[in-house]
Amino acid sequence: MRLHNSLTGRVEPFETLHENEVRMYNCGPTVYKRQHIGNFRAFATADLLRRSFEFLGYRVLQVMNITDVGHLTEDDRADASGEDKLQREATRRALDPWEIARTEEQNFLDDLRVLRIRPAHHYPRATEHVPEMLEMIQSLIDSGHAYRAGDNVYFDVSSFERYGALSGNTLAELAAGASGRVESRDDKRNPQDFALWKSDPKHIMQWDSPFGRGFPGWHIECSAMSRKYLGDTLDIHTGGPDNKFPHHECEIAQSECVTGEPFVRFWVHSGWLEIAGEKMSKRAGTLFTVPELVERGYTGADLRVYLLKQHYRSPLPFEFPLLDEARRIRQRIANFVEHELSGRPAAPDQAEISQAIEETRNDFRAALEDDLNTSAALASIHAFMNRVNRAAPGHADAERAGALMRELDAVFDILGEEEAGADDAQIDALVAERDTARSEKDWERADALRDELTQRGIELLDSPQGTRWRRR
RNA sequence: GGCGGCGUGGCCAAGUGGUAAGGCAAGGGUCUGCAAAACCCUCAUCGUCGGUUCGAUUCCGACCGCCGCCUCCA
Repeated sequence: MRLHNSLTGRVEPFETLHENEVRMYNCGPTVYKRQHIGNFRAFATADLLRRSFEFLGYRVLQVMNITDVGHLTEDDRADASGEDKLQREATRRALDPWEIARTEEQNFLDDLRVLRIRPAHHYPRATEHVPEMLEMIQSLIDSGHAYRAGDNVYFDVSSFERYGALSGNTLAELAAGASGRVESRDDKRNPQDFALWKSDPKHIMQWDSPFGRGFPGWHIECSAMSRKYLGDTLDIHTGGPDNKFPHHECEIAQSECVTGEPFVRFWVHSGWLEIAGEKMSKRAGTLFTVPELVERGYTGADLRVYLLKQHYRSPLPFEFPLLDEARRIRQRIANFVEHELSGRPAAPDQAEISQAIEETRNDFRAALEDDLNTSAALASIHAFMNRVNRAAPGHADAERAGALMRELDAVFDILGEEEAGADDAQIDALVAERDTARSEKDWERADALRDELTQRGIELLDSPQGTRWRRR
């Protein structure tokens, strides 16, 4: 496997730290609001990594955090009243923040299921790991990397030489570049110092600590939880492009100052999902949630094709025609496996099929090993379908072709039964009626029935083996 | 101002120093009662201008355009 590493900005050979096991941490959702399709691009990328490694024969230990404490919204302001997202939303909705967090966490897991994103092995909640965070904070204070300022605790960025290594920023440049934008604070030694612990009596979610009653800063949860579940050094840490700075930069500083070990070997950041050239965000109000897209008629598999069709690091335009295109692609693949390959007559095996299977498996694998080149992987599937269709395989060859498709589907995961509808039996009856009409060459009646079915969103596929139908 | 990314056919999108995968759409065929599906055929010289090179879309420079991070954000 060759993988792009944000730390070096290059594609590098990937090797696991532990024998054949990939330990991967994914920055997860902040559960104060329903995640939108843009958020899921990062999670789909994490899932792609997981599936690709497993396809290639590795074991993967995957951990994704659930941020249920919210982050400071005004981290750099002079007072400690930085409003918490969860709290703000709770106030707005007049609900208990814990209740919102649990509800949205469940919504998130539901959406993952729709998108067929495999569950991580652990979903640690920030609120359940405050002791681990406090332990790290204390350690940072003890080693001089953090300092107390009243009831707040800040990380001293000047104490970590390599701060900025991931994002390419340097403290000097940050100071210069941020002039006028990042206010200096009385209780911070350096404007770039970030909070490890904040105290605020008005804050709903708070915990006792040696530094005062308060809540953890934005970055510490990932350092604490990744260490707990995966160890001091992770093989891979993923996140959206916006996590790179400051979040991941800060994680590196905290973790490495505590453990003295390299924190992450490969940083993997996905590209943006963009609407009309702009990044999609909750703030802009241009988001679509998974349920909204399902409501518009796209299946989870359709959305998977859309998300995985192009390289994970490229910007991905969000446009409905592209979702439609993804659906067409998914339909073609499903049609191939479920229709083209079924009911084939007996015939001698063809060397062409054997060759196509072997070459496709190799091409597909090679594409994934090349920094997760899903475009090339998908192209190998298209090429395979074309070769097989052209060869008009017999029964045994068709079986083997179908087996390969299912084998490769371990990565894309877009095959599978269409969900049964309540009116399946009724449709079957109409289809049978039309077949009868056709056998009697009553074309008028046959076409009328097809029109009726079309109106109900049913597409018919006649063949010598009989008539099949599917929902569009 | 600092850091970073992008610009490939109607649309989406891989990719490489030696004349550009794939998909969607479109047009023309084959097949079909008609369709659908499938198959066949057609459809680009890679933002602009320079440079390096025998040769650049691929390397370097400049420019134009677009976007992101630097503040919560996948």
